[in-house]
Amino acid sequence: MSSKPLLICVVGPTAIGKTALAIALAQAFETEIISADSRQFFREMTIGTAVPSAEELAAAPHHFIQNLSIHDAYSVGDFEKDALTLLEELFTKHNVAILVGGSGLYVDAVVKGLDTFPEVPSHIRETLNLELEEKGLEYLQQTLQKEDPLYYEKVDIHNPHRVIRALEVIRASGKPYSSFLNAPNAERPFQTLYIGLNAEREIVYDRINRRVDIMVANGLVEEAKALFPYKHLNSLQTVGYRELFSYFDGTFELDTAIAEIKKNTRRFAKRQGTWFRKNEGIHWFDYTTPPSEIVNFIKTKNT
RNA sequence: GGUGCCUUAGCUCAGUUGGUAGAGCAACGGACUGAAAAUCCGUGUGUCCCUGGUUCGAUUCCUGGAGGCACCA
Repeated sequence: MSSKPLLICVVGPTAIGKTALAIALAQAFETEIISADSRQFFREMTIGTAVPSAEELAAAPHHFIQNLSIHDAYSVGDFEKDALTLLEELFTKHNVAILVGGSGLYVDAVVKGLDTFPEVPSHIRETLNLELEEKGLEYLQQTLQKEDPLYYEKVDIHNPHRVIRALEVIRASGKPYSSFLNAPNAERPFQTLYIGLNAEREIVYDRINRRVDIMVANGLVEEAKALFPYKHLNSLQTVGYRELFSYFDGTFELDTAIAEIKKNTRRFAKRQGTWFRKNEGIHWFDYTTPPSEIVNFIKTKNT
């Protein structure tokens, strides 16, 4: 056994069965689960985010599940900090912990770490969004070119989120965004093992389609209806809710909205695949693999 | 049964005065440092319904079929 404790990261596309595997692993290693899912944080959302059921939550201790309100401002940076704090505590009691989630950036934040950026007051981003609306993206691009030519060269210049993020850091700190980048990765007090679950695309898509139908049968429309007044919140820029908001405001028929949810979830799964594919450290398993086999694999890997 | 119109990408359609074709949506590939289930970038994937004929060359023109739609019976 290595001296450092082990963080097992369970990743893969949505609807593949990560929750069930994470619980099996947590039971096998007698430990706890950290969720790295950027939408399961919010307690007002249950059906549409496929939060673990009460039975699943009882089967192993979970963290960062429905611990926030949709009204809270929360970011990857906050998550990195919170998750590391919790891990430190978990590793005083356990040699192993489980990190499970489909949000690649959130997993990477815990495992690899983000650079340290200054706090940005929320009014700065609001101002920048206003400027985007009034003066256009081109104006923001030119501003970035002037204030941080280095980052201007490598940023995806057509992506307003990226441009605004850089500018807000610049305005908050008075320094170029690029001056905060490329700090050496933080040393982690644990080692990491990635377990990926996957299946042929057709199977993933079929599971997604079926799961959306189940969500609707379980009351997704009613859940979304209650959140309609808050549709502008960032936490509600979420597949399964946005499409229903378009039904409530008359843009879509209900059938169309449900079809759109399926389509957008499929696209989401595709993007997850793109993200995880470039991570060469992941050990991939077919979604039908018995958990006991994966447990054995981890034990041989970690001796 | 008669007349007219239609048949081109997965879908809805455009187009070629004859030189094997292009839009939207879908699909597919990719990027990603505090909005990430977000946001952004890239790619045309095709027996031009079939069959003969004319032509150097036919998806395009002509003959004959097939299927669809409309109107008249």
